[in-house]
Amino acid sequence: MTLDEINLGTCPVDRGLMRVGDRWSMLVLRDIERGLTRYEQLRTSLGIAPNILSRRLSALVEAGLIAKNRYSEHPPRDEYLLTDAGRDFLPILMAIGAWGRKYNGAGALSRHRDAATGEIVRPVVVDANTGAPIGSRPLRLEYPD
Amino acid sequence: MTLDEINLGTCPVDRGLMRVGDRWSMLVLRDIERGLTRYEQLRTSLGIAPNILSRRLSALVEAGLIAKNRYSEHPPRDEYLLTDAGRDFLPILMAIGAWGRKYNGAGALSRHRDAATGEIVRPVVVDANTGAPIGSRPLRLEYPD
DNA sequence: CGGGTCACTTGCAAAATGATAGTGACTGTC
DNA sequence: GACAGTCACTATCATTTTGCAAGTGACCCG
Repeated sequence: MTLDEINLGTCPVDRGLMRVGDRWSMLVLRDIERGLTRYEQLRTSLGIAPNILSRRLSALVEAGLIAKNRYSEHPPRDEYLLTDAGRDFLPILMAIGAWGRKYNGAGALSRHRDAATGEIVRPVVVDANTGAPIGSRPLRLEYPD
Repeated sequence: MTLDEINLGTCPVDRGLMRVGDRWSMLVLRDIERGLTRYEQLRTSLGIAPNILSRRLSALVEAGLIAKNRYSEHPPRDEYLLTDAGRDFLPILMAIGAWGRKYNGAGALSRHRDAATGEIVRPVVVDANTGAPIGSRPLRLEYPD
């Protein structure tokens, strides 16, 4: 019985947070995206305690967001790579980043630029059906039967 | 010196998580959006311990995502309302919800429907410049000087 | 053989979380 | 007007999680 089989609520937000709902996990994902895929790279970049990093990494593996990949046998060396689920989470981090920039963005911050257009990326959450930003149209919350 | 004046990194994601980076905070925001604005409503809906809820609520007030509003003097009754910053965070919760539905969505889940079209909302994070989903175009990460 | 790197684990202290009980301001009811 | 009941908490204490520091094992390089 994994942690998911118990207490399955009906709220998809809760379901998501169940898998990544803490700060370190998200920062690990962000760093892996930046190319920091090895334990030592993550540890020094984040300034996280080694035991905590170990636990977060195994939790993320268990949750299916990253996979541990041995790329060298001698010496034994592993890297952590994003799975499809992990890559799918990255846009959310971008959205959180945009929010953080807006509401807690004093000083100079890093940012993403579109490689083709050169423009600074402005992440927004929209409804794929209408293309309208979430929050710009009234919604109705629906519960399952 | 608030918690923000120290350890200001250059990453906007970190800046965002600094303010909301835990499960309860996000679930509180979700519930307030659903109209559960009072202490007792939140406590029973979330099944959270009262001391924890108190602390989360004051942290969210301090972080500027919600505001405490006294709507009755006799008896003294307060409600917690979303600020602009808090409302701006809701689309992120929708995106997390969409992710949670996709990767941890066994069973029946609640969902949002567009009030006008009646269609089920499908939140996606796009670049406002191009309209393209984040992840569909190569990006370049840029650091401040 | 000795030092150095990498990827951790172990042991213990400190902090956060959670369960339970209690408190103060009321309100409404006999 | 005493008494149960609701609301919005606080206080106390156990449990859990986090974090620091030190250590370990596999290996590589001189």
